[in-house]
Amino acid sequence: MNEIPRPYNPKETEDKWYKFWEENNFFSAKPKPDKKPFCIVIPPPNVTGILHMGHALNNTIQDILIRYHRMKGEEALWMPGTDHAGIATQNVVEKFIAREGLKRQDLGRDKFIERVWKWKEEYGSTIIRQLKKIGSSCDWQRLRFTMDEEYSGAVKEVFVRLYEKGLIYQGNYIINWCPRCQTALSDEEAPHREIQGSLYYLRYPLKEAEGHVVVATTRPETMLGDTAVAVNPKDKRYKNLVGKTLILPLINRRIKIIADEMVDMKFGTGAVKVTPAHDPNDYALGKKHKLEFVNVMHPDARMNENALDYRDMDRFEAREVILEDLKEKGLLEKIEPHTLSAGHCYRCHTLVEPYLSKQWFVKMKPLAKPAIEAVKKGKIKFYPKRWTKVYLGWMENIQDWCISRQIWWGHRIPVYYCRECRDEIIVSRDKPEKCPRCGAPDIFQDEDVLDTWFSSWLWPFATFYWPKENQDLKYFYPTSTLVTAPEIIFFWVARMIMAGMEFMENIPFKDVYIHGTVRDVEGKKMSKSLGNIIDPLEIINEYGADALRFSLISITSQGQDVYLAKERFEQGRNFANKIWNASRFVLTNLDPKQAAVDLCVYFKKEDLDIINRWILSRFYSVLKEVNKNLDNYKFNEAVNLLYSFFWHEFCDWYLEIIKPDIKDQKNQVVMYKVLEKFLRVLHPFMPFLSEEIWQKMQATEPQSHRATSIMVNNWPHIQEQIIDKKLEKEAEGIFGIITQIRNLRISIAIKPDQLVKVSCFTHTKAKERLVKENSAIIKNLGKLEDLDFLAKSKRPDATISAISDDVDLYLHFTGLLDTALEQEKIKEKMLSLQKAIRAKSAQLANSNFLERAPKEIVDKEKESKKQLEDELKRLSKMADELR
RNA sequence: GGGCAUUUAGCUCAGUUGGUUAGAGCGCUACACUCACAUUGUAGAGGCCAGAGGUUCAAGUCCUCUAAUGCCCACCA
Repeated sequence: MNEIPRPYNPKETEDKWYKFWEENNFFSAKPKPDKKPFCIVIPPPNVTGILHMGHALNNTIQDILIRYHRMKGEEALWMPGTDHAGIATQNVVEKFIAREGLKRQDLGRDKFIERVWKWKEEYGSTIIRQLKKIGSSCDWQRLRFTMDEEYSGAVKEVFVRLYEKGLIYQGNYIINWCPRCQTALSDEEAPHREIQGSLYYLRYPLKEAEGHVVVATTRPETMLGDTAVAVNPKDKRYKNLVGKTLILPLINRRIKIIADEMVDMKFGTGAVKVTPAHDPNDYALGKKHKLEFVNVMHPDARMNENALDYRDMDRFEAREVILEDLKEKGLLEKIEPHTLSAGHCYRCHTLVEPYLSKQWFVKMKPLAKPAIEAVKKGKIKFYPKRWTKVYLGWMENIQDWCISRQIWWGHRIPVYYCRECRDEIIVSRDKPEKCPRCGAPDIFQDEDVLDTWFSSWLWPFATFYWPKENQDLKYFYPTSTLVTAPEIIFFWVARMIMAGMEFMENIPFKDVYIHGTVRDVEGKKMSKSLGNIIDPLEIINEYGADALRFSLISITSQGQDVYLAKERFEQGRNFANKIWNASRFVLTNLDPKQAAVDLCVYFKKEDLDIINRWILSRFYSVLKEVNKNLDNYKFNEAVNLLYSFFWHEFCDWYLEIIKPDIKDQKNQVVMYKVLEKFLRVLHPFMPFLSEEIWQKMQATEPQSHRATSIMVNNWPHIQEQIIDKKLEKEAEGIFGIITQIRNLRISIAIKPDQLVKVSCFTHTKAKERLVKENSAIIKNLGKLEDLDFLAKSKRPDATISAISDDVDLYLHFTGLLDTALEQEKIKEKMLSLQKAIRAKSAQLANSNFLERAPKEIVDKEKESKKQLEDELKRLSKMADELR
């Protein structure tokens, strides 16, 4: 095995094994009645997506779960796919054709859509390739796209069903309008961000009298569309003015002063301009008071013909000019700085305009009800729990969902109109040949497309070709776990639950695991514009995919955000390298004939020495914890356990101890078995490295025993009878002695390779036997020429001392003993012991403690106090003997 | 305005249902490269667990309040 290179080189293994797994179809899952299904649907990345750290974390977690359950013998399906991402993709392709000097309008709708498909064929699988790079074991033969023909069928089906149920309606409402994308957005797509603006105080002159009313606004350009001024009926300042008429400046429209409870007397002047076509509150006022609705903007946020002189100016330009004009007329009273929060397009970050337009909506309250129930009854559980409240809070205040978008790329709304009957709406899965009403053949389809999320909310069942009944859907639905980030709880998670309850009459998944957001070291979100991105592919290139996965997972405690610096990946790389080299050591020293025996059958527990029993016990203890942590989505704890077990127990102690006796058959068998089982447990976390080593180990097995791949092997069973906590403690007692000896050596600067002599005194018979039985180990790792056992507790001449539990240690040395220093060392130790003893004495003197604490705790405390006192006594004796 | 989260070693963070003298990684100090691994080993230093009250025999852990930071939600013209 000398040909195994020294540092682990992930580049030589990763692609090789990924190809091997794919070619062997290890990722594919099919309904198997005798097996338990385990299914995750991937949060479909945008087709335009490029893998970032958030994806890397999200998909590593899913892959760990899938590989774990697959090895546990479940039929594990990870359903992959991509999202057509309407606005995002349209934007990307528009930029793409702009290089040819083209606009989408130049091409026309059909040609443009063709270009998007072409773009998708060419570049749309980038993210898929990248997911493979990190090791994702998705069933790629099932790869879905939200615009697949069958999937589109499901979307239409859902629209029609909801319409027929009366849950979809069309109407004129104020919606969030992105002037750049020129489409309506849902409330979720227009997140509020704080902006530094101003509050402008405008004077509106009274018509019939002298004077004016002052209104405050943050968007003065909308005044052109004002059709009233409102005050609170309780407001004494304006009591006499209600019902009077004002002249709207610049436009000279006559507008009434109305009274409404909605007006906050304390804000601004207590008088508010009412612009029903440009503000949701004003819209409500407009409806209530039957006001005129005057739209003053084009869809691109330039002013329209209703803005008279300001026509065709951009909204912000118009604002400046209007303010100038008002100032000139003496109608601008003052300007105050004012911070406000306003919606921004989640795709292009443009300030969104509240805009009156005709859109399609879904009535959400009826859909929300069963979805709320499902979570309240615990059928769906959030991890961490706190997201339950966030979910319920949103669901209980749910607003209707604006689902129409004025873009080209997406699912065209399955609504048709007859040119003859004009406004008659025909909702149909397929285009009707003629108008069902008047029989005219001239039918045209609604121009709008559906919100992207109107297709993604069907993901857990539409990927199984719903509404077609089929075995896959029956077997894998409801899916097991959804793994996602908090940002899309409302967008996606909540809506999937509603869709599942509505169309499948069942929950879409049982668990929702919400992981944190990946941020940079300063806590900022990683983004291209901030230039603080750590590219996962660069990390893979530099450190390897396993290192990427390990490091990401090890710092992701449940649901907390991840603050990431590039250096973190060194830990993963170093760990991979450690495993690699330890395995190299095991394999180069392995005698396959000796190792290839069944541990349980061949050896009784009593046949093994304490060190072998210790490492086996530790392995199964760790396995037990890892299982528990994985079942509770505590990935970091699982992976950190594996790290410290392998590095600090298996390598630092076990391998070092057996090294001199490595050809002994018992050592051979145990080191081989522990490594092999460890690799299996490691596999979900570090799939490539574990496969690479495991395959090398397989090569040493007799042909008949060989298996094809670690990834389709079994998850190790816990051998409860091997776990022995008392034995673990005993073994660790020996390590403690060795550590103390090493400590003594260093304290007087003895060269690492110089042999020394140690005398010890053991305070119990059991300990004496233990130390005697393992004196070879102590001598070897402590670099001793001799370890002798004192008959009496007495410091030999020319020694320095230390205590390890109930063993007193004396290291012999030549030269002059620095008694003062030695005294000092002992004194310090004694002081800290005295402090601890005082605390214990106080506790044990407390009658409340003795009465109320459980007996085992009291006993433990007594025992511990006794031990401390013993140690103190021994130290004090050691100190005396120095004099 | 409402809600959630965070505050533990120089830095980044673990710490499961309260129970011995609070842990890890990185960084730091000293020593060590023929003998699996310097992407390493051995040993070590480093903590009033944000602050103030409270519950309890016992609090980093539970409760209340305060402060700082971050995030989410809301129709503050």
